[in-house]
Amino acid sequence: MDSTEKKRNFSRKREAILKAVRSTKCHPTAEWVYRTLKPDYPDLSLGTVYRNLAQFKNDGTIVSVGTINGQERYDGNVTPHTHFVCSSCGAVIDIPGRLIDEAQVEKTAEEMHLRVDSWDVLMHGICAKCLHGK
Amino acid sequence: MDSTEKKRNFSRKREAILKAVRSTKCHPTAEWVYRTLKPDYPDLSLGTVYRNLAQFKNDGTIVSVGTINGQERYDGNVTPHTHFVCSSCGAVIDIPGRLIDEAQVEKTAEEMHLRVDSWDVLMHGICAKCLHGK
DNA sequence: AGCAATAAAGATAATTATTACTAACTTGCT
DNA sequence: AGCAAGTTAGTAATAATTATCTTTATTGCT
Repeated sequence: MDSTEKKRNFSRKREAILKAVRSTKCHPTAEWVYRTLKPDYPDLSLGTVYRNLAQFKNDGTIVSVGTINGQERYDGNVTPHTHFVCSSCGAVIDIPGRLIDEAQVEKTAEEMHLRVDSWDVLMHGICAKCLHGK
Repeated sequence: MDSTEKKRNFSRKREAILKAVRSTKCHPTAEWVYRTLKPDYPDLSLGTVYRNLAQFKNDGTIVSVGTINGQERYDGNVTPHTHFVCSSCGAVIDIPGRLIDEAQVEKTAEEMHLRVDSWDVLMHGICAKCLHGK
């Protein structure tokens, strides 16, 4: 039995938050999730969104892309892949594949006595939409 | 002549800020730079540090590692390399090498009609210090 | 050196994302 | 239904960063 495990009750709002994050490829912010759910859950509170996103991130249910333009971006897709951030419009786009030499990561980790749990690749540039006209 | 270029005057404080960032491997925050320089520049203002770091980052003189635990971390080392973030103590450690398949990045960029300007690899885990005893 | 024009800084206020708090409401279990 | 523990709304508090505005420093020119 793991004493660090907390019992967690069902919560309709929490389910909705997870579903919202999983339903989109836009790598949403807490704000986006809040605005998206607000019509269906008029008494939803922004704090609840933050709290649950943090929780999901903590137990690996979702993943964080990092902080882009001052806001944390989440991703419901937890399979390893790469992200591209458009410096112009701020869009975050999925790039298939990991692009990284996993064996070399292992080797480096061992050499430097680090325990590597995860890694992510963030590419910066201009997206197709911003490149071509408006 | 490039009309977008701004004339920039010399500033002793700006030089000190750049020197401070370049002098350390700790990937400092604005706060760190401020506290480090304050003894020698008693009338230094935090706003000045933020302003100049943003400027340096903008023109590529320094680079941002990203936002770690709510604070942006900078790096005076602009040669391509990888970063490791300790989830326990928040330390950011340089990892030599790029670990990434550059050819595949090119290929992906072309396929997806993206212009890739840069990318960075961020590894997460536990550093040697945190792994072994205190 | 003196002086006008412009850039940079200090000090402080304002903004913005996120977190903490507390009282009211759900949920799970008996 | 009734109780204990978890969850939320609403709001206040934090903390990092940015903007503003007045003063000071730097530059280029005479």
